[in-house]
Amino acid sequence: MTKKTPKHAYIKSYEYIRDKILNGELPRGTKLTEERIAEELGVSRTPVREAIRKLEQEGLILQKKVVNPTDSDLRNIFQVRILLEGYAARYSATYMSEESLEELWKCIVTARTGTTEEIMEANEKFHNIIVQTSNNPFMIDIIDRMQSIIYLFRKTVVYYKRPFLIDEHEQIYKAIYHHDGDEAERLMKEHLQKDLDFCLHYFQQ
Amino acid sequence: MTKKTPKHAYIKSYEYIRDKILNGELPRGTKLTEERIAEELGVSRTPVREAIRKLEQEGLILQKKVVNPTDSDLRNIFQVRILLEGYAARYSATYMSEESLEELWKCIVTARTGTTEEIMEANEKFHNIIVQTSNNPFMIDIIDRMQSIIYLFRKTVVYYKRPFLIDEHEQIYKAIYHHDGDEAERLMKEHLQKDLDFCLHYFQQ
DNA sequence: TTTAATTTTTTTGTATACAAATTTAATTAA
DNA sequence: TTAATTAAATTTGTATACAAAAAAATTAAA
Repeated sequence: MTKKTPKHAYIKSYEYIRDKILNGELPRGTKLTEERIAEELGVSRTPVREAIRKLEQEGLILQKKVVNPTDSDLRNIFQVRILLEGYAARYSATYMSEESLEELWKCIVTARTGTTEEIMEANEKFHNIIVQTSNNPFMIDIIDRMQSIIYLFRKTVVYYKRPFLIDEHEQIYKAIYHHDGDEAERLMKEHLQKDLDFCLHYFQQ
Repeated sequence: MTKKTPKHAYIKSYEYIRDKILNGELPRGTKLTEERIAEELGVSRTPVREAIRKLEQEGLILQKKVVNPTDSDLRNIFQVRILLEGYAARYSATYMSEESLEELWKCIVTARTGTTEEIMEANEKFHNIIVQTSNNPFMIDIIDRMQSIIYLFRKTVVYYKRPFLIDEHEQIYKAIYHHDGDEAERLMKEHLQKDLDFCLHYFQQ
């Protein structure tokens, strides 16, 4: 019965635009105008403007247009992700709690048996648990900001069923389980590099 | 005839607030109100509001208040900086141009002989050249966003004359000069770690 | 035809108004 | 006194209006 109505118009606008970009309804390169979106949402331009600014900061909108990342952009974004998540994986090997470890394992099980939508979620959660374990809100925030763009790639990886995706997750899990930080970092970096290579292959649509 | 508005009001507002925070005129913890700043600047609330949002994204303002970072915040921010600049240093050892290398050396010379203000600049430039060499706009952007906060610390390091600051720069320079990526990364990480330790010591104001 | 200059339309940036929410101050009850 | 309530004030979020700037369409000149 409780409908999750965002309290503020600018949050509503933000989520509306973001979701339209992420699910492809607003194709890359589309020019956004405050007026039109405001009309669609039945709000004024003021909150829409704020939402667009936020999306610009997140890199999903560039000069009023939906981003259209080049291969080089993808490589650059992943380079950062590899550094940060690699560190988080190493850190996790020492500091991850029992509960998180169990959660991590559940992600692997779900990803093996679930629907595409469940795999998407499990995949996201797997990485999230590790990132959260870094216990560095500043780092978490940076990765959060990348999340929207990362989502665009995760979709590719899951939808086109990249081979060994879950096997790699399992290997990472084991390294963390055995408190082997070096190995966890190495495997995570390798894993993300493969994601990147796979995406680059499929990204010339 | 051109108007007396060379810039946009929201840019003017952004720079005004940022500078006031960075030079200490707005002490940490100060609550900012859109109205007052708008009045001070002789503009309306609309552009001020936009500026504050941007500063919030950059981490200089948190919940309408000037940030007041804790020790733990400093550690977290530096952890990210160490990762990214460490990578950039390693990369620089292979890819830095002759011109940049010369510029880098100039920074060291200036820092040895210059005024405090010149040392500040040379210090900033030294790190900037290395970051730019990473040739990753995405990474550069993240470090840029941290720049305002980093500035707060750089001031501490230079003002209180942290020992061996420039010697460490010289060591890093040499490692890059000799294309020793491993060493460049190691030294850069060590260098930033010392900056952090020093700041933590002086930061109980 | 293309190119340049012009007008028209759209879109943005800013100011302003006002209600809702929040904070602060004042008042009352314990 | 302190705690709880209420009233006043400040501050925020949003809508709206309008001028400046940018983009698109039109016309004139090559």
